[in-house]
Amino acid sequence: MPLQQLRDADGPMETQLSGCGEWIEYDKLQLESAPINKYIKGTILMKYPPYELGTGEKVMKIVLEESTTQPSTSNQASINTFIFGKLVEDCESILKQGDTVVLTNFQASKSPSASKDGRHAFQLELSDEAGTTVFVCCKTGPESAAIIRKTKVVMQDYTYVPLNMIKDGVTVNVYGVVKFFKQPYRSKGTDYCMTVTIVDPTGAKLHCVIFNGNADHLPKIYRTGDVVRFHRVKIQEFNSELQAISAPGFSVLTFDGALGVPATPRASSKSYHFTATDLQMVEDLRRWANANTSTFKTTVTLADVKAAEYFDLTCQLVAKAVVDRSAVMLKVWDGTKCPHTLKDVPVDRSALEGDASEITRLGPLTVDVLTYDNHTATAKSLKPGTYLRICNLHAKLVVGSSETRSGCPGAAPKMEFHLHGGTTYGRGIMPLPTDCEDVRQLKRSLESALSSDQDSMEDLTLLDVLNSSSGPSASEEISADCVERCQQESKTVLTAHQHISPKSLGEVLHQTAPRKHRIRAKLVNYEPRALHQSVKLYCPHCRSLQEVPDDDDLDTWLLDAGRAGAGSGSEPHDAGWYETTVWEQEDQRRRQITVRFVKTKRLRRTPERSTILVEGVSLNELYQFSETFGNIIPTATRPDDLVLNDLSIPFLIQDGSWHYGCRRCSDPRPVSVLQSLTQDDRWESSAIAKVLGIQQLSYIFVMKFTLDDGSGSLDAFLWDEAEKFFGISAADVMISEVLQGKLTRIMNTLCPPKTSPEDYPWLECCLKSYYVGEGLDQKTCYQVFDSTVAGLDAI
DNA sequence: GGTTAGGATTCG
Repeated sequence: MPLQQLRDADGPMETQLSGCGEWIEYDKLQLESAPINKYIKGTILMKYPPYELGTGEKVMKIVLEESTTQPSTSNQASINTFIFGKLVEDCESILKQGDTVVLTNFQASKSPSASKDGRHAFQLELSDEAGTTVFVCCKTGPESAAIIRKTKVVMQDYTYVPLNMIKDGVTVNVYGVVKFFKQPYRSKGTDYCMTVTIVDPTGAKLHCVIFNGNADHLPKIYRTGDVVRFHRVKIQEFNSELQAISAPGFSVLTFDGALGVPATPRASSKSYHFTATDLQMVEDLRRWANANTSTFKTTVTLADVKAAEYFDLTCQLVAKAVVDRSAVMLKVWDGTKCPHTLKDVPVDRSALEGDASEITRLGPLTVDVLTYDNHTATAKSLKPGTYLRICNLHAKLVVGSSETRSGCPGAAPKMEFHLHGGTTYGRGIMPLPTDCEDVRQLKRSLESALSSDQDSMEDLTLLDVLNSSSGPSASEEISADCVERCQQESKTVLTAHQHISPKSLGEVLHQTAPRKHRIRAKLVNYEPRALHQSVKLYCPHCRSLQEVPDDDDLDTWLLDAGRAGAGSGSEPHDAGWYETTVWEQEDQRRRQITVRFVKTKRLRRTPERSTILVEGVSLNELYQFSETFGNIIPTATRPDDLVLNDLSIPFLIQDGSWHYGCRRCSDPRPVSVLQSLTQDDRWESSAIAKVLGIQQLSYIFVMKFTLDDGSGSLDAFLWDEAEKFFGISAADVMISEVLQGKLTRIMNTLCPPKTSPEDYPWLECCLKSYYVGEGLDQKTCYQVFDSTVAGLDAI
């Protein structure tokens, strides 16, 4: 019997099919002239009306799908099947869409339509002559009904209207390619909203407005060119154009628009139907869209961004910092080097949230993006490491910023990246999932940037240079030849090595390191331009460098520390070695301030010789105390102990100087260990640090000088000998306005503002060259040494 | 089942 019905009740299907040969999967099919003595399974995806061949023989086409439970992502998953002759009559009446059938003794032939319909390369032919048997599996349980119903809904109810056939007032299903979209944003009503414009090969365009209370149910569109399938959008007229609005029951599938990547749907709901027909539709739209690339935006990387351009950047977040109420800075990279001179957003490193070593390592490849207004909330919520698409980023070329005006006139304009407020042109920040195609591509770019030799990292950062283990060492004997006249005219002079003959920077650049050179050049630029940023905290133990915390941060940290202590539950009390005073501070944030006066052996307790332990104070109060008391140690109360605060807060303010500890190298001990010092008359900061287990940080200058003598240009660092160079201590400049003024005057002398570079003064100085890094990553760096500013006293 | 929005550059 050519058509048989199998029932669950008759035992397992495999048993009933014994003698039919082995089961064969669609992708294992081979062309054979004889009927294939194996059985094949499938669900009837489509059933077409029978028709007659010219011979009078009846033919009926059905489409089988290998599986009904998984969304089909392979075009091999559905196969055209033709039933010939007498078998057609039986099959027409019994087979229904959604039925599962088993076929034996069928023939496989090449499918002439495979390239068009995307189905299996073969088609199946069933006939009495071939000895085909068609088994229909009639499951009796609810599962069968569900399969049939589901399949029917998919196949019968979902028709898709071409965009040029859209009519006012109807609810329709449509497919299209995303031409424009705005990321989801909260509407003024109850829902999230998204606007999407789609196009299709008919040339028509449809503006769609999609609402949903759950942002996750909106289309997951990552870029223009994505393919979308909308179910149930209502067409209506607005501004004499038709537009689509999400209607009740709206659902959406989104697909990457690239050719050749898996058509994996990004769904708006947990359950969705996706069939071979859908796959076909997606592939057709992809092909069409990719053949008309002019309609879509091309990808722009940092390497090819043009001035004044608005572009979409796919990147990874390295760090972020809140700049002010309306702006958040995102430090991002995409693995390519931006060729423009970049404007760094001046943000204290302590305000930067992100892995410090990553920030340093990737520094030369990162750009600072300023995000404003409505985007700051998104920006604040992002975690470093997140992959992002920043849409409609403005590459703004700034010619005359205040910085360049006061610095080097005629200096190269700098590029800034702004994400302006608003959502026009689809402006926004979009976190991308790690499994999407764009992120895969981005990761490849990031990896290749990291693995390629560090030549792409053209500019090693200060930390790299200063932390390099191969410190400078020089080894060259040079003949004596003093050019007195040069020295006299120079704004900086040598403190030694006057016998070395000067070299041009061109020569210096061609020599291997390490070496010592005497050079004469102009200071054409220096960094940081904000001079207070040139003072850093340096750990002589681990050689790490960090920014000096700024006042706003310190204030916040202090008050946070105070609040944390207030919750400890223990009441302040006197101890053998200190007396405690507590009072309430009645400002906006009602606080309890605790001051513990340390008793010393000698009772000459003038305030300037006293040590106090303070808790719950604001930065302002700390400043006020520091004007009166010699030693101030900010503390925090723990249930069992009095302890130091987190080391982002100074552990000691002595005679107005703020002393910080290294977080990495310190092992803070309870404050009670200070009792061991109460015998001493004078508490030295080093002694205090030692008993408290603190590795003190030193204040140092770190500056980068760009030197040019016409024959060449190089960057040289000034740091460990900077105090000698300026005749000013870095720690002192922190607390003396007079010295800050002097430093500014010195720099204005060496690199005068509002002056053309031709008129800059000459500087005479010693440079050491040295290598940083290893192997292919090795890079030559330069450092200023044994040099000082001429006529320091007069400046 | 009813609103929202309805693409259209830039203060920084």
